[in-house]
Amino acid sequence: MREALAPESRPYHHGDLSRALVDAARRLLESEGPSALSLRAVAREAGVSPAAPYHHFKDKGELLDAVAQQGWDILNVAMTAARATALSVQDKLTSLGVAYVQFAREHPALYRVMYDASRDKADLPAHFHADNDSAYCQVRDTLIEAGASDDEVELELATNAAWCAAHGLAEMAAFKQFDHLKEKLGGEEAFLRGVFSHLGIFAGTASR
Amino acid sequence: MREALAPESRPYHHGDLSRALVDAARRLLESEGPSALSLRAVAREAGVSPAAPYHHFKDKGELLDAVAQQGWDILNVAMTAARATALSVQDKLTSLGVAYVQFAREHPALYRVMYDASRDKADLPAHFHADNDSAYCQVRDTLIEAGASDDEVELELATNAAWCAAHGLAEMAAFKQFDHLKEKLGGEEAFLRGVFSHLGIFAGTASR
DNA sequence: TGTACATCAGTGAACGCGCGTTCACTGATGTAC
DNA sequence: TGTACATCAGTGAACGCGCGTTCACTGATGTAC
Repeated sequence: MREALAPESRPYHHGDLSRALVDAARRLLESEGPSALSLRAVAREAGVSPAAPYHHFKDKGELLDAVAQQGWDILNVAMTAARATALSVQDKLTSLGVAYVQFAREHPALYRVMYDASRDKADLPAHFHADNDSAYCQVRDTLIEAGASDDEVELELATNAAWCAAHGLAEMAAFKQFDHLKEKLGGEEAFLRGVFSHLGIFAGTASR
Repeated sequence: MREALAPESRPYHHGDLSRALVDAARRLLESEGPSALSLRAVAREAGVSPAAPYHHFKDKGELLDAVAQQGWDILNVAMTAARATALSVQDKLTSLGVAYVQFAREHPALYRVMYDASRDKADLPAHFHADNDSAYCQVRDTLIEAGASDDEVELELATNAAWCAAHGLAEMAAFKQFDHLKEKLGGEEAFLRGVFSHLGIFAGTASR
């Protein structure tokens, strides 16, 4: 990376600024939070002039989209791992939910960017429902595995119910008011599993 | 209100600027969204100089807190009504959830301010768990009514599970990807009830 | 009842700030002959 | 292999903007005598 080079050895042409900008954005998100994520700050963090990003991204939104996309990639990997590790079919859904929330807890600012990008588009990228590794498809397929209804509408409702519940927990899990519960239950993961146990769909209690 | 007076009849002293500012903020939220909610814009909307609000609020954050508080009041009223209208005990929980989400749908920007204020504090105002009419207590009491576990920790887990799930749905209900489901099911409320039916706790399927 | 005066609740100009974006530019690179 | 030249990917200064907040101020209000 750039930091490893002595200043004078840094070439005029960066080589892979596009990627470096996305990395810089993620670094900023981790250290300063979403409100600090301006185009200028990203350029600064990447060690480049404020105008440089415009050779790689149409505008700020396009850079944010690229950052969000990287977030989804990481999330999908985490969920694949969770699904593979789970012992029973019943456990798979809870583990997927836990993995989702833990991702959001580990990368809260990145998660926020992902959510904002999704909401502003109001329609998720096409591969969400197409890629088999996407978070959506993994939840849906696990529901099928667990014996969910054959009805297509019900299956979609169930998948979205799981997604919405996980999203809500992801956004609220950091609230201080949960601290004493986490303590009583012996840690954050136990707390998450406890919450999911009341949400039917994650506990294998398929309804309807 | 001020608008009703001819400009020259407007007194130098406003009379109730504090309240007028909160009202102006809410008007701005409804019409322009949360990103437009600057202190200057609120003062402008209230027809007052940018410095005037500082006689009533320490800073922008304090004004936002007042706006959020008004939001919680409205939400609590809506949930009380929903609980009173519901036919059966089982229906009460779903109706509470639907009312919560519908509030967020009708006042999306206000809901966002409420959520942001809660998160930044990371601990909710004390009366959340004290006032019997608070959203939290209404959900908890309805869970008791529906025969939830006596165990205090489990009850708290269940209440928070409901809250988190409702929050997730509230934030995601506007996503365009749900449109075809809403259409198939005959409207937004049917969609919401469909989602809740998969979340156990709202469907009267108490687990554990 | 009238008046002096403290206090309250506004004004409007100014502060410094960081933002997204554009512009004319220039140094580096790669290709054609 | 060397050179002319088009193209690419940077620079750095500047644009206009709206922001939160502070300041010295002034008009309106209410109270004490």
